Amino acid sequence: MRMSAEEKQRSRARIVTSAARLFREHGLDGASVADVMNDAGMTHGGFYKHFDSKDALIEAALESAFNQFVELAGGDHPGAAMLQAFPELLAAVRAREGGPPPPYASLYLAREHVERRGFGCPVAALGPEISRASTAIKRAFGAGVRRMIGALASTRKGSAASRRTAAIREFSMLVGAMVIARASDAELASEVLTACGRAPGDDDR
Amino acid sequence: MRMSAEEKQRSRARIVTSAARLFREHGLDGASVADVMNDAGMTHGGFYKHFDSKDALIEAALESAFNQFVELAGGDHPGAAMLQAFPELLAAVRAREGGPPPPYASLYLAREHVERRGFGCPVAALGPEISRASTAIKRAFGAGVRRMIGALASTRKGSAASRRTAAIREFSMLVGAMVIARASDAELASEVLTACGRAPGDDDR
DNA sequence: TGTACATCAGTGAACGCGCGTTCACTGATGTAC
DNA sequence: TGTACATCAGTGAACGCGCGTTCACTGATGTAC
Repeated sequence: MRMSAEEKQRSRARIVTSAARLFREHGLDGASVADVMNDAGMTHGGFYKHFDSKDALIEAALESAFNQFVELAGGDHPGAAMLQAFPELLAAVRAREGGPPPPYASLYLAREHVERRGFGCPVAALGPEISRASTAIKRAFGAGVRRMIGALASTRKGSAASRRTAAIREFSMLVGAMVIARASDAELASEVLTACGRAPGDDDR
Repeated sequence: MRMSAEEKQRSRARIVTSAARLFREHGLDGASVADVMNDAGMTHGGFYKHFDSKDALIEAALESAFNQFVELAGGDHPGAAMLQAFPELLAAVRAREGGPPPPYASLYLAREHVERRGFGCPVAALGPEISRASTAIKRAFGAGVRRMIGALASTRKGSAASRRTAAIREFSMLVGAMVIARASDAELASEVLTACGRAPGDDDR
């Protein structure tokens, strides 16, 4: 039965939201069109009323994932989006009461982020798979990475160039640490998260 | 027709070598058992005379990939394995004649490494996929990461703990930079490789 | 050392399965008058 | 505003395909005597 235009738009939004989570959780190959449609509360047949192909969905899902994960509102703490995604973290920060919110690196490297891939950084969750994907998908991904780097650079001091370089180095380390922590046993994961979160000679100046 | 025991051993080695490259190039899902067997010069039916399952092959391939990529011989330059894997790089270093070989970071972040995944770092090529794999595979992966960190730590000065922490931070940054560079457009890739290879405030002390 | 037989590495066809995608159908929505 | 008809979002079955795995078969290798 035909749905109203408004309803169709809501369906599409549900599909993209489900895809953004499932792709990060199970990988681009690991989450099927049927999985995504089921998660969105529909059967898989209707998918092609919304997207031309799975690739088109991946593109939309990546944009959505970056929108959710990157800090958008200028002026806010750059970890605000992460705190929203991980309520346990937000509660812990609120419980401290007073004092500045923790630096971005320690939010990024939190246990919650290791464990809940579906709401976390798209780069750490999907990076290597993206490098094998289509040009359009890589373009969407590159745009997201630029936004992450821009948001991180805005929290630093110094010249524009040095802030950007420092942001790139920090973001690279965070992504690598998360990738390693997720792919290793618990002991090594702990060591890596600690070493990169608050080491002597810390990059977080 | 039955092959000699020696021949069987050689077949197995060819399968593992092909798998180590193809998995890094196309991902664990992207390279099929048939692809690997073809690459090793056989048909896919014989695969199960060598391995119980694709998972068992992945485990063996990971170990082989780390063996190839990690520096093994103590005392050698820690980039020696990379120079062997990328003959163009080796030629460039030899052409300079004299002077110490370049630091590990600038070898790791070389264009050759970005482009030739099949001979490069298993962590940057497969990290996120490993985190979804079996415990046995994660164990093999963790062992490889420890060897990488150990090799990098041995090139540093200071206390054992501080060398290890610095090695973990450097390795995390290298892995993240490679993941980002491969998944982005050429312009962003260049910027990331440069920023992480030799930035002001460089970690390579 | 020579013979007879059991073993088994590799082949090629086949299996069940899940995938992305297509399609006929339904019936509420949107639109023309 | 009311009626008649075209549109189309979502359903559920079906498609061809490639996957991991199995299996009957072949004939050289390994072994028992």
